[in-house]
Amino acid sequence: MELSERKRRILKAIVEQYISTAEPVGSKAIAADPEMNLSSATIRNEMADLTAMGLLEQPHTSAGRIPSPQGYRIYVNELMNEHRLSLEETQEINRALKQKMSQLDSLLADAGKVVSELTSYPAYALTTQVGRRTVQRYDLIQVDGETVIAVLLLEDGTACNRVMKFPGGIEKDLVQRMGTVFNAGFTNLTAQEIDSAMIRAAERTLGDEIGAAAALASFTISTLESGGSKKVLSGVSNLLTLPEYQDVNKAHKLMDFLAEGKELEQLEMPQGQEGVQILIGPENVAEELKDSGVVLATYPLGNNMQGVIGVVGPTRMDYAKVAAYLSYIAGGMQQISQGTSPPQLPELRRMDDQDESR
Amino acid sequence: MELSERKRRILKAIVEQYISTAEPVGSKAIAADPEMNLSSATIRNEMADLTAMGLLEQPHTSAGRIPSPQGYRIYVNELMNEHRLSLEETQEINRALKQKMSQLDSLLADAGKVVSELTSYPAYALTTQVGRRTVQRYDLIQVDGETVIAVLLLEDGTACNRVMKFPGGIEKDLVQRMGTVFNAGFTNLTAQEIDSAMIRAAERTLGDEIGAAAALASFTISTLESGGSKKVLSGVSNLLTLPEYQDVNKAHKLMDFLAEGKELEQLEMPQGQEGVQILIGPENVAEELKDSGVVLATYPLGNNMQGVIGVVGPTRMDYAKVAAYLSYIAGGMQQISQGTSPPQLPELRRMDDQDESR
DNA sequence: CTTTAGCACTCAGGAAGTTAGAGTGCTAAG
DNA sequence: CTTAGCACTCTAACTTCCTGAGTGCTAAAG
Repeated sequence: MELSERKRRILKAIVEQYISTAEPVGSKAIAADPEMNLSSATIRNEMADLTAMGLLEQPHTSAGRIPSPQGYRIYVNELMNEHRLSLEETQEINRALKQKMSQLDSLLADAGKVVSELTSYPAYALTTQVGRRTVQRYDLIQVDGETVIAVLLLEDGTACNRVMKFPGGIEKDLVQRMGTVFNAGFTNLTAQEIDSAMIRAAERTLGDEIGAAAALASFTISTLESGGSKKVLSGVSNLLTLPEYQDVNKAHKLMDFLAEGKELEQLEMPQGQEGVQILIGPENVAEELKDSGVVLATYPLGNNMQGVIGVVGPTRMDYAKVAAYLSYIAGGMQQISQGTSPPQLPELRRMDDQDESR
Repeated sequence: MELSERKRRILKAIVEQYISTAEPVGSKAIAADPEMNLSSATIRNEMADLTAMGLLEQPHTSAGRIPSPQGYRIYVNELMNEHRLSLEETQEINRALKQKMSQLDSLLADAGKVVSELTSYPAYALTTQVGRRTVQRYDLIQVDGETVIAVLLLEDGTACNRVMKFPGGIEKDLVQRMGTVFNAGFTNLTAQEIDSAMIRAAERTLGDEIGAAAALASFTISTLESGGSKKVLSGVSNLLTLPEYQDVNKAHKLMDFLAEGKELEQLEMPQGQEGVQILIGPENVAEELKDSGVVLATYPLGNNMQGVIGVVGPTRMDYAKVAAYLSYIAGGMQQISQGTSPPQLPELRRMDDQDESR
């Protein structure tokens, strides 16, 4: 069946009403809208059609309708008007971000917090690495007879360090030669490419009896493997205010899943694409999210890295608004991460607010 | 009124039963215990006394009794037998810890996770700094014409680094002299002791026109200020399994409070003391914790730092067990943080388990 | 003087029954 | 094609009732 213009208008109205009330919506409520010059009976007929088409669902016979995941999908793809951030909104975001963002380290955590505060949904932020992760250069600083600080400059421009102690003492000469050997042999390699044969070879070359080379190699591998990727989750407790999670069990399951952090890895999957992604209900891979909605934005972050920032909420979520927030903040993050330290958050695509879809 | 031996035994039995069932306990249940050679009527009389003394409470007339906070306090101080970790328990902890603990960085997070998993209560872990935090030594690594990595070795033996970019280029000579100046003038100072006059003086001495000294100084200050102190919270969602938090609102409030992290700062307060602290209900400073129980353990951590690891749960909490876990793990943390890298967790004070207070 | 059995009383919480109202689908008229 | 009207359905909320756990008191027994 074709989706007539009228059906589309009705579907849109239903979705929006349901988004704001979380209650099944009936024909009367829609007919009450002055925009909709139709009687409830007509609407009822249309609603019956929409239900037959699988875009609406009926919890039970004598209840109103709620949108099915497909219904949401159509809404998101075709019906939803983009939520334009109002001046107040951009200002609020800017204020919140500026206040918090001091350094790139805590950027993620802060962004997540801001998002979850603004949307009142749990938010997560993470970085993933897109390309190879390798050491570009080793520097070994000898602090005293027993202590060496290893500094690894990675390909993406970040540096990692580790203080290594050698209780039996370590010779200056060994440290120096080790630097040479590692810079020659262990740079531009991924963690997988470093194998134990190489390490043993280095040990032999160095005449290393105290495991210094092994320690350095293991530090290298763990650094490369751990991948600068970080995860942050905030605002999970917001779930408890939502009517759909009044059931403690449901809430518990979802929270556990989120805290576990596994989904984060799954959620970064729609890779390559940039911009905002919306995943509705069963569109999610993870079982636990099958009746939740996820909105996420990805953005390029420095070298080889990609940032993801996302929001998890009930299927009934104000996708338009959340998507707008996310894309705005993702844009800001990108700029901050590329620019120099002082965060100058621009007034990105701010517009006058015309329709307030709350 | 004196607390007779019999009253003490009854109080103990009530607390323990309540701990495990979360239901008010009646006289019959206590009388059923073969250890207790008394009829329910006698117990009732004693219970009436204990209630009069403020050690028990009655939710309503026809319900059993639950311990009041004072009742718990007496239990914890005088009646509770120390929970000795069984061989299985220590082994389980050791396994969990060993598996996770790779580096001191993630030590906190992992310890918190382990604790919350073992106890099924939310756990937090944090470090606070006790004494001065200063830089012991600066090393500047020049990577290329524009890039310098600054490595700060702190007094507590940890190192921090930052990659600094100078788009206009920076001279080798300046980098070298800057190292000298900073090592001479900026070591052994706390963040407060570094003031802008010093920085300007350094800039003059160096003839620094590109803000290199300022950048390094600001990195220093932020490093010192941020204080290695970190906070980690895990297992909050465990709350939702507990009968006392079936009420979504209660759970929400507490979770919010915990996520906020403010209490962490308050909870570290019983400073100076080491070992395990137990805070019952109203004994907590924070309003939100007035009907929760908190068990926390502090331990010295490297130089100038103190670690705190704690558990938050309902007032009815198995204090004996939780305290045992915490003190064991705190001991382990201390050892790991002092020892060298490979975590060799000893079988600390392991004993045969005689009484299983679950 | 302490312990215990017995008994009347209280009260929360669950089960069953009832009601109100929101919403539907269908039919027939405009 | 739209709409008014109506009979029907079904949930959610509110009663009411009942059960059982637990108490406090009294009086008898040790």
